[in-house]
Amino acid sequence: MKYHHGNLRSELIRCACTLCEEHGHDKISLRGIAKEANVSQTAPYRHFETKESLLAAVAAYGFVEMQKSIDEIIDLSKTNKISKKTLIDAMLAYLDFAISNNNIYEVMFGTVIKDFRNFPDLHDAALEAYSSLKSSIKRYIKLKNDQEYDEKCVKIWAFLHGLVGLNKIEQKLEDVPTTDGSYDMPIDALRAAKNNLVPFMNSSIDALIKS
Amino acid sequence: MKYHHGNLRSELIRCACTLCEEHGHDKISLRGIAKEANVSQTAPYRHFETKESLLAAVAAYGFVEMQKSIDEIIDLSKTNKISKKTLIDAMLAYLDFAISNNNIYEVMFGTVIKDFRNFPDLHDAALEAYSSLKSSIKRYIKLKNDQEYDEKCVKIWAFLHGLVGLNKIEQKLEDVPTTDGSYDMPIDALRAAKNNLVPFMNSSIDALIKS
DNA sequence: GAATTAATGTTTACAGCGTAAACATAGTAC
DNA sequence: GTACTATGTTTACGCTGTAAACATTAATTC
Repeated sequence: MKYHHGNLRSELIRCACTLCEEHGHDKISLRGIAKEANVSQTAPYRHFETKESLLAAVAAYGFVEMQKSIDEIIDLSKTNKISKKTLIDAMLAYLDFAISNNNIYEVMFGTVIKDFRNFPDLHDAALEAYSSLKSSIKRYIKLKNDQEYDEKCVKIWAFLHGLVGLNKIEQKLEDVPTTDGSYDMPIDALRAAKNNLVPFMNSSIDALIKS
Repeated sequence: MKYHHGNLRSELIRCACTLCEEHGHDKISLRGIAKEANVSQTAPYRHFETKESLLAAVAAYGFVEMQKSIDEIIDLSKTNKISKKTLIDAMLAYLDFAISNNNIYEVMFGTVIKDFRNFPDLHDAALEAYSSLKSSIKRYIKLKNDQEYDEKCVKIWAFLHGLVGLNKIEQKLEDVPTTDGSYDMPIDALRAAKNNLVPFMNSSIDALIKS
């Protein structure tokens, strides 16, 4: 075992991502991450000022990966128009990333990192992810000006982000009979939406873009 | 000072809400709450099994208050139709609650409470809040069946919840020149939406209900 | 190439945390 | 009044983030 690890910084990020996705950001410790990377419990401090800044790296990784999964669908090499199906697929890719990387998504959008301004890499990654979302709208429909693209983009982003949040709520309420013995309607409604996600998204996204 | 407090349970919830809203749920400790209530650091354990269960009471309080602020607008004493303006006002009340009680909202919808099933009061409060949201749609527009109301309600709830999330993101990204020296578009777009919230909501909500 | 310095590791230490266990006091039921 | 229960306090434990002092290796300077 070498004294110097050689690539500890990226190894720590990797371990942090793994442990975070497995146990949730609030259940992981710097010490646990250090142990996973086979270094002493204070070794991370040579690469990250605080736990928050390590988690900021996790969040930045998340934004990059999320953007990738959108870009794959809209095919960055081209700039031509995309079909409605492709647009919806890109939005579904967003949801898919958010749900299969639930705990990392939480770090990206939750309260863990208080100010992105302290972490320029994260700041940039977040903006570029937004920019991918916007590109996909730009290539789907012709609008008056950039401001209008931003408005639609914010609407759609909010909708997507909200769906992710409700999906989490659904899991917390799941399958409990209410006090009167019947089952809960919001759960059924959320489940119905998930089971028919494509038409659900189709109508919503289109409505928001044209609103 | 009496040995027995008399009403410690509700006092703890009150202190927890205050401290939570002031500092954020991840910055408050059971010990701090106990100190705020002028009791020993383990006194809360006579009323709450864990810190999580005290925070569950905070969340339940949040859902009740949120519902109240919606109900005030749609006037529970009546069951007649409401105007579009009233509907939008109810949605704005949701946003207003979420933003002025940001940290409590975080407890309600974040990862702090892992399973609502363990806290029946919270579970019920959450469902009743949803039910208020749904009532407001029911009284605004006539739809085919209950399932359809649920579908629209989920769409609108997601949209509102998403806006709250983006509002938080905006605060984290605020006013940073990007690497090329220009300012960030999503921020401007989010700010524009906030500055013209009524028309922004008007178009979005209507589009979602009719989608 | 030897000496110095910077980078990156380890060990030790500390205060704050959630909470378990043992004990103290006050209110309630008989 | 005596026993019991509810509700408080004190003490203690292991875990946490992180500061400080020290060790080892890599890079830089002469």
